[in-house]
Amino acid sequence: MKELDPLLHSQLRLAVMSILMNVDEADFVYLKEKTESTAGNLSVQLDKLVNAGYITADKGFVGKKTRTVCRITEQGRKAFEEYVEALKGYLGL
Amino acid sequence: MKELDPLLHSQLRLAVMSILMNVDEADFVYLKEKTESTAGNLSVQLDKLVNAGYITADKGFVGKKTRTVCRITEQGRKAFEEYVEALKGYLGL
DNA sequence: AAATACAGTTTATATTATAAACCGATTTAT
DNA sequence: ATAAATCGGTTTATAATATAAACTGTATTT
Repeated sequence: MKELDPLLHSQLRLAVMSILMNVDEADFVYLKEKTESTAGNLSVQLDKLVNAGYITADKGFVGKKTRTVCRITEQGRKAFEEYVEALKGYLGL
Repeated sequence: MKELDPLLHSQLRLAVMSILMNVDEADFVYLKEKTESTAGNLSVQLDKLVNAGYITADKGFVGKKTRTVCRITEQGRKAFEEYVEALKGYLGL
């Protein structure tokens, strides 16, 4: 039984990574809506993913509003794929 | 994105459930070896699964040694299957 | 009979997740 | 013009969780 990357083994962070695996980029507001999370929780979990090097979060502007755009990194993609492989061992897939 | 049953979304509890899905019964010592967990941690997590009605843990004797035998319940089996389905939504399977 | 080991349980601690409270800027209402 | 609400977040406090260390009782070995 392989280790499950604790950074990915969290509902919210996994949801974020799952979205970013399939969507070239996604902003904070979109991730918040899709994951149905609170802003605070999302902010904290995004930070952890950024710190792990799994995603990037770039703050910019659209008109006068701030906008944080997230993208998955190559490292993040790899970690996600390894996590899926590890999980399969548990789920019998 | 479906909720992930928090009782199953824990590495050790998931490992235990995974084993019990495939093995008519398993005792404490076996689960401890297979999951490479400490006795204390395993004891706590088994309790939670018992309390949730996902497994049974029956204490008996083999000769003079105590032996705790665990089995998955119908409810546990169903919860596990639902968890797998929910996860698939995240993993893209 | 003292020490060691076995099969766990209880309790204390470290980590994690989560939401509440906050912040600065902008827009809306009065 | 200014007070009040809104947007897009961040920081911080708290609740929940996981984990291991310390303990218990019985049995075996020395």
